[in-house]
Amino acid sequence: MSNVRVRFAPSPTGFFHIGSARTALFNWLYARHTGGTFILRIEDTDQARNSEAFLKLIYDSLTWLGMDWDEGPNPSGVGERGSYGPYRQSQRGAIYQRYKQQLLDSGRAYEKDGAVWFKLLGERYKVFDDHRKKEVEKVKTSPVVIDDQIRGRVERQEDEDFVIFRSDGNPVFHFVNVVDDIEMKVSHIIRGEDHLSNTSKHVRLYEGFGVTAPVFAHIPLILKSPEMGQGKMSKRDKGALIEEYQKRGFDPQALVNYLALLGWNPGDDREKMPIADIVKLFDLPGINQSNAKFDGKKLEHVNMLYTLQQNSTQFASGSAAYFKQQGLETVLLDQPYFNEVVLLAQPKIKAIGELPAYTSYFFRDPVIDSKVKDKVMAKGEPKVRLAELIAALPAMDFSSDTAIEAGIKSLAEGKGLGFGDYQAVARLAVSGTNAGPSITSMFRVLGKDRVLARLQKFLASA
RNA sequence: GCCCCCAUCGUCUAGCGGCUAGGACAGAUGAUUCUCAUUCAUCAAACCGCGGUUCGAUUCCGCGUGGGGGCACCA
Repeated sequence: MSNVRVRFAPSPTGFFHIGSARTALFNWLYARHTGGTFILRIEDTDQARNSEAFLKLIYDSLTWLGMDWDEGPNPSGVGERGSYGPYRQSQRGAIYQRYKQQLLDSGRAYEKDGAVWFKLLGERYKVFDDHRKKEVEKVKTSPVVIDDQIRGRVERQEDEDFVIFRSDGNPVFHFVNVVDDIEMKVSHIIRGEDHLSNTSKHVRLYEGFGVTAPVFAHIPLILKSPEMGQGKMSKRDKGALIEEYQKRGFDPQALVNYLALLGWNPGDDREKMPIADIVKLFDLPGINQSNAKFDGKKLEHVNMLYTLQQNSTQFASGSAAYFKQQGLETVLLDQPYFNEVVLLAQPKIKAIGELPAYTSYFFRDPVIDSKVKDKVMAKGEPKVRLAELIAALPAMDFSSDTAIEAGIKSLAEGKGLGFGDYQAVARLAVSGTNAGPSITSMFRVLGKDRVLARLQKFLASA
């Protein structure tokens, strides 16, 4: 195992979204690529906004996406693993106190207005800040130089003392973040670019503790797609929540694959890649510097590729799990029938979540789409064709697709017509719509009795 | 307002001084198919602007513009 230690440090204050997942993923990939350690640390210091439900969501989402962590709370939420715990900040109060005291003792921190401030070294002067509309004390300091693995050399001036413990006694983010990273021996900090400006504070804190700062790598942000508007993607945007893709029956591997490609690429034209290949090729220097806009269409496409690739056993069991999750377990009563149905749909859909709607007429009477009906009934003599089909059906061989096809074809030829003359209206009568699997396999799976009944019912009401 | 980051088709991107600027998604057209979807062809689509550096800039530098982020006793 290498010395690389990276961490993902979410706050359980909201839904788990795409941006967080991507940050987690890059950390996870780097850990797995280097044979290092992936740490999950929960930043739950914000008592007011924390919730156990959101905490569970973090564990579940990471697990669903296949990102396992080496240290941190157990996925069950009970107990934890790793020797640098506790891994929840709410339980690390004593450590923060110790580090605060160290700073106080060394003169690098002081109390003012009931809060504890970190003290910058340098000449002090006062200036009016017209953004905050008040006079502030500034400090002349040498610029902080950050040697970022992705951004290169970044220089930033840190010129104001800042609070590390609020007057309510709670430590602030910058402080706990640095302390934990020191304590947990984090070697590389891979996080969103929105933290780049904060990094100068963090570097000063490392210096204050007399510790060498870890390697920084600030990854580009995920922005809204043009249709969604401007700015970075937030939990409120459509498609931003991991949960949504679970609900839509996406393959987590597809989501991970797509996310990996947002800001990184293997260096060639490959896009659909097994996770093992991504792990092998992933590295910090390969990460892009510019922000990427989220494209739900491309994600769907990638997911379709993964859906297509699943073998029938995988697809059927994945589908069954999905129906169960959606509270539609009644369709599973006849398992062999269910399997036949979903396998018919597999090559037609982009995500398993489309199945319930796409296959509904296999499990109950079809709902006739009136628009489609108007179109179909306007062409040729559909009612006559239907009647002919009903008459011919009882004698037809339903044992295979080819047998059914032959049956309909011979009927058509007998009347001097084509297969297509029966197809549209039969499809409408049986499924209620104009899109779906081939009419022959639809007939075969439904069975002759059901098909006949539906054709008759439709003709009677047409 | 101040500070930081970024800039190739609508989108994700390849390119790391000399290319007909490549691929993918989305879009258009055609073929295939019993419908739909797939698949397969074909098409359309980009180097933000201006100055430098150089024999030569998409590529290096500066400025401008544009986009993004940060400036709290939030995380």
